[in-house]
Amino acid sequence: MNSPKTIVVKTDLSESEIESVATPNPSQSDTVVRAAVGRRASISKDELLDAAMNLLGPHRSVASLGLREVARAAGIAPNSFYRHFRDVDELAITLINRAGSELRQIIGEARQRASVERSVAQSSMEVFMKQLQAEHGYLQLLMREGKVGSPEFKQAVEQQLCFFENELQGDLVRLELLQGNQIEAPELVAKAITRLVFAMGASAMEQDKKNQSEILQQTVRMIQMIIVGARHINKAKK
Amino acid sequence: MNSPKTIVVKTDLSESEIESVATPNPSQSDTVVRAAVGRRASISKDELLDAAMNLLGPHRSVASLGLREVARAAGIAPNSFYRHFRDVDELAITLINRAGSELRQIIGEARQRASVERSVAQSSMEVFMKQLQAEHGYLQLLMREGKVGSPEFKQAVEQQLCFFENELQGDLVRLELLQGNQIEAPELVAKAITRLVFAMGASAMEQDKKNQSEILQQTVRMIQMIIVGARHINKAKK
DNA sequence: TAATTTATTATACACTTGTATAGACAGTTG
DNA sequence: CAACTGTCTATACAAGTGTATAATAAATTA
Repeated sequence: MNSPKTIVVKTDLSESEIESVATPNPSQSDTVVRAAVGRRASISKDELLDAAMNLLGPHRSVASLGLREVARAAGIAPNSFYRHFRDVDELAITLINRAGSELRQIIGEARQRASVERSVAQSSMEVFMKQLQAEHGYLQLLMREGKVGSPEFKQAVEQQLCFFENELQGDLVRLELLQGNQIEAPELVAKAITRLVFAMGASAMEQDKKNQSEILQQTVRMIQMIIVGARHINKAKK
Repeated sequence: MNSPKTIVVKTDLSESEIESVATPNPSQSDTVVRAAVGRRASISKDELLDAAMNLLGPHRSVASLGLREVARAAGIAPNSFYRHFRDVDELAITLINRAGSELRQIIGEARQRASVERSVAQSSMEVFMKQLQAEHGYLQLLMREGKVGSPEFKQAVEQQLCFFENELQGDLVRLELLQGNQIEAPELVAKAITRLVFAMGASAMEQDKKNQSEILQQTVRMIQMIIVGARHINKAKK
């Protein structure tokens, strides 16, 4: 262990100064002032994803995340980032996919509990709006990133939306059959509802709760219009 | 052109090297007659806005524009930017509003030419899709910026969407009355159509033309569902 | 125990960004 | 003419960015 401790002229001050301060090592005793050098407890991908998630807000897109910034928030050195993701873009896509799958799971469970007599529109929107106000922000993430960022981002979001559409379509035909109805082009109906709900949800995102519930009711009526329309178009065809 | 050419020690190389090359003495335009005393602006706000517009693409949000970047693209010194806008944010909002008003004008003219026998859905979507493929990119801008950026951005976009909704609502009730129909909650119908069209348009943005026309047809059918649904809900009420 | 591997680190570099300061030029006005 | 005024430019600086390199400490293996 021979570290000759060479004298270095630091011309790049901001790094060690700021970043060692910004790394307030948990469980820090008096004797160990600086446990920053050397290997720390290994950090997992999920911690990195969580750190990135916390940086995002309603006004912050994943496209604007910086590598150093995320690393700083996670309490690791900038370069350690590369051990987990090649890019911030790779992290961003992982984030989008995680948000999508978590959401589908949440909504799926909620839908299973939803009974038959409640309309698809009502129950879907209730779950949706509950998620809108949830603190984890998965839904906000998905609604935000669909229209900006690299093609990969958008494609990732688009795929998650398709998953939603498919599940909704399944519920839709099942419930309509149960009521003895039959709707025209259920895949179109599902797509229209999904897109509409996401669009309305996005514009509800930064309203207060009162306006949000108003938007909720508006959206429910819109969905009813779509479904009623699809039923009648189907009838008219026969 | 007889600058004394004082000798300077340049320690900040990148600036003058790169940026002086990118500053080929902008052509003095006499377009602006601003009554203000002193030197006339050698560059107009509009040129700055155009430069910013050119920097934006389908994958580039106004929120990511940098002051220096825009100035560079416009051929002016970074600091000159401040003479025209306080912020890049101010420029961005100006851009959003300009895009909205230009678009409304274009679509308004097209709608006036649209005859009665063509459905609202069809004619609206045709204009919309034509704009989607237009090179100026106003529509893309509006569709992109609704969900990212500062609250001011979103509000600006939201307002432009409201303008669209109002105009559409006007056309809607007029045409339905002409056909002897009456629809339920025309403001809701207009809102639903607007949001749906923008959402579908956004997802069509980066598809090839074949898929775009497919999305166009899908969207038309969705709009028909909404309108038919609104008619029948209205009838059922009576 | 000693060697090797692996995750993490500090440092450095070249670059960009926003902005502060001061000076240069072109019109307007006295 | 000179003085003033508003616009634009060059330069500089502090801060931030992504990434390359080499060092270091813990974990694993021989």
